[in-house]
Order: sequence, then structure tokens, then C-alpha cells
Amino acid sequence: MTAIIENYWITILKSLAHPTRLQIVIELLNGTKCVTDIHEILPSSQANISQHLTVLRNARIVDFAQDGAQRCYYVCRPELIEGLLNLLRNEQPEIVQKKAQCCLRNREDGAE
Amino acid sequence: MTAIIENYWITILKSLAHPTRLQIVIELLNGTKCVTDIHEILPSSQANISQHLTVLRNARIVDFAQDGAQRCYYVCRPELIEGLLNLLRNEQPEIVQKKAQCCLRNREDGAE
DNA sequence: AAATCATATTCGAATATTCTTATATCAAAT
DNA sequence: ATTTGATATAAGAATATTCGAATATGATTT
Repeated sequence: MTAIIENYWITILKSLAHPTRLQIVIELLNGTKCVTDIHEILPSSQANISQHLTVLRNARIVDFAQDGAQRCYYVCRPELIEGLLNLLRNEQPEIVQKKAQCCLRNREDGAE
Repeated sequence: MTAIIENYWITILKSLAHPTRLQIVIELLNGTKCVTDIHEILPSSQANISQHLTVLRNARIVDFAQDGAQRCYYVCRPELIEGLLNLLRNEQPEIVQKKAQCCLRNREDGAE
């Protein structure tokens, strides 16, 4: 099983790796919101919120339903996003390996 | 339950949101490796690998055990990283909301 | 102590991201 | 048709990230 990295994994991770965008996503998990709603909750400008929503939409993390002049944004892959957030919330203790022998480079007794 | 974003969530997400770094982490999940090992697997320069390892280490995603002149790197929060990767691997279908009414802005009948 | 192997750091250029300002689009109401 | 409310886009400055080249550090061997 070779380690395959899909390009869109990077896209998803990049999209979430910004405070405002992560906050937007968290807010949307609590319920569909239009741009003005989000603008009222977060301290960013309307244009900036809109730009971030475009990034999230390109990453297929959010989508919207048009309602008149409004666009009601929602998280279109809630399981993925909630799963990621849950993992981040469950801060686990770090493993410490005191001694590790990772490879046999430069060892006389290196078998094979 | 307010939506709290921890700074280190962003740090973790940012660290993983780079092809080389994500690849490094995936390789390390398969077993501890020193810098030269990683250098032999990935197409980046030694200096660059080292730089990326520093980023991952600052995010507390990897750590190393010194073994002579070598540094054997390993993923120090494997549950977190494997969890994230598993979520990314399980591509889930996107939800489509045809009609959404996200807020009662500008509606006569808007109750409360 | 000099040479060598393994790894890290510094510097700087190239590139990408972010945010602000201004403007454009588009639907609904007047 | 004009205005208004809601949202998007364009342009550009400010900032951050990335990576190569050169060099430094530190452990091991000779």
C-alpha cells in the first residue's frame, strides 16, 4: 500500500488552515447562514468573508442554496468536517520514544 | 457551547497542508525514519526535508529520538494523524440543499 | 585533530496568501 | 427604471511561505 496523497487533501487542509475560514465552517455546522449573518458574527469585512467562502466552496467544503438575493451557505460534507474537529478537540498525549533505531545505515551488524 | 478555535489547530492544519510534509508524515506512520531515509524516498533536498521536519516538529506532529549522529523521526500523535488521514480517505458524498432558508432577514412574517 | 557522515540553519529570491478598497452584479422593492 | 439590499470580483499592497545555495553544527571514525 503505497502512500498516495490526493491533491484535494491538500486543498481541504489548506482551506481549513485559516482562522477565519475554520471559524466560518464551525458556525455553519451550527446551521445554515447567509453572508450577512456570518459578517455579523465574525470581525472580517463582507468582501473578505465572501472571499473565504469562495475558497471553502472551491474545496467543496461548503455550498450554498440561493434564496432570493441571499445565498444560504452550509457545510456540504459535515461528517468530514465534524470528524476533523472532533479529532482536534480530543487532544491526545504525545508519544515519546526515548530510543529508536530507525535504519541500519552505517551499522556493521546490519542484516539485509 | 461557543465555537472555540484553538490556535494550535491552525498550526496543525497548516503543517499538514503541504504535499511534502503530508508525505513525510505518511511515511513516518509506516515506521520511524531518519532524515536521510526520508531524503531517499522523497524528491526534495536534504535541507528542505529538514526544514519541513522543523515545521512538523513545531506543530508537535513529529518528534525524534537521537541515535548517534542520526535523528530518528516518528509521528508523536499517531491517532490524530491517522484519524485525519482516514477521514480524508473516506470520501463522502456531498450534501445538496436545494432550498434553504437560513435567516429571517427582510421577511414580513419573520417570527422572533 | 582531521575527515566524514548526518542534520540544521541562514539568507535571499521567487512565489503564494491575505486583506483592503473600490466597484460590479444581481435580485427585490419602490 | 431606479433604488436598495446582498453578495461577488478585481486590483494591488502587505505579508507569509517556500525552496535553493551556502554554510554551520555535531557526532563518529580514522
